[in-house]
Amino acid sequence: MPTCREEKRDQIHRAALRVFAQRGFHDTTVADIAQEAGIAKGTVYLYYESKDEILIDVFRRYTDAMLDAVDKLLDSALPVPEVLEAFVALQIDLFRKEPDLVQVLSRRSLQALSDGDERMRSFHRYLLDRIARLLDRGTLLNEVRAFDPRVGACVLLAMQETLPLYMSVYGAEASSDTLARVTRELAQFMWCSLRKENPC
Amino acid sequence: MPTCREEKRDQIHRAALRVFAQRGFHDTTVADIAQEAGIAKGTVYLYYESKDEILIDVFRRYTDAMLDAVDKLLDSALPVPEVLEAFVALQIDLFRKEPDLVQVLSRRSLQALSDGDERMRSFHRYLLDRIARLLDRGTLLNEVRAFDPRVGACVLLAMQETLPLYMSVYGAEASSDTLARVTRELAQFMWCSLRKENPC
DNA sequence: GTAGAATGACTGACCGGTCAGTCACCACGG
DNA sequence: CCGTGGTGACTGACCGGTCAGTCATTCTAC
Repeated sequence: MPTCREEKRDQIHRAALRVFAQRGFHDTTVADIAQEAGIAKGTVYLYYESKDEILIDVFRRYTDAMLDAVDKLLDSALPVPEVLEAFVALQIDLFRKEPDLVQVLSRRSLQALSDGDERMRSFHRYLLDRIARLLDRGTLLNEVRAFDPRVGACVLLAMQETLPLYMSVYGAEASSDTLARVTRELAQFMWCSLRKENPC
Repeated sequence: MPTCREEKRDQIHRAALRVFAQRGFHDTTVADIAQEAGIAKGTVYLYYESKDEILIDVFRRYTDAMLDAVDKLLDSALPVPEVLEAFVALQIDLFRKEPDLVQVLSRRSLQALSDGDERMRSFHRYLLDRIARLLDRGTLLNEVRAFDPRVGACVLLAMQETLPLYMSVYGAEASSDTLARVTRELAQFMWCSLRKENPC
């Protein structure tokens, strides 16, 4: 069983995700991560430069995967309402499949953004820009009413980033049914405001 | 000039707000706060129990003021579209008047929420609930189309809490003109989706 | 046998919180 | 008007705990 370097990093990465989600980044010690991964503290440093680098790796994997998915989605020629629903579903699905990751992100990603983290900054800038261009395209194709597409982009992204938190405030259980319903409702809410036929 | 206890707490509070906004809570030492306030480190502890208590005080003053304003607004019998615009304007005005406070909140309030801070939790629950009831009232009065009011409440609150961050991503200058325009656009965006006449 | 991986005891920087000491100010008696 | 003693707000050196990161030693696979 030759565990190569990448596999070992992954093992540490997954352990870190679990304890970060439970205790938060700051209240987690490197010893906690090592214990969760079933290795010694020193071993962590054979695969990661520092504790910070582990968190940065969490961000990197997330932003890479999300950018991939978003690009694939927005490059498709689907009509706007379907893109909206699929976009909202991206985060909701992540919430279902990787609750620990979403938990860490909701604690840290907006903080990293306001701390001036350049990766998070450009990630957000890129997403906002791509969504705005989608809405712009919709306007040109006469599917979407004329308005500032950046406002729409903000609303959409804001929902993605805060939804899991608000659901926990409501105490809503994260069942597949609930999540599917919320996804539909949200996409419909957006589309209701955007559609050309709207008499606003 | 007899600086009473409350004035001195206020002096420390304002100094803390400035350095928290600049460096973030965790990267600020009590010595930093003391220096900014022009006093010695020990003096801080004559007026506050702990460093944490200073941050809690920041939260408390904000939530108290915001709940007051929201209650006043929602208890008024204004029509829904006007309430929406005034609601969005609450945070935008705060952003203009107290940029340091908004900076600290955008770094910490969602994190505190997901850390399980009970004050933040009940603050959000109360806001979401009041907004949802407003939308419900609108539905009953036949101003607002029928839909899940909780989804609308989430969208509205999400905007309030993330807007300053996204504006900084856009690199938008926080001029009164820009802020007023964004407020209008957002309220219109919400209302476009909510109004009864919408053919959704 | 040995090379590279893994270990975990150790180090030292850091920082929240403490407390013995200072001193500006005031009251009061001479 | 001055000297003396009392007061308490304020100070900052210091303490103790924590924890990221190091490295001499041990293990293991070949």
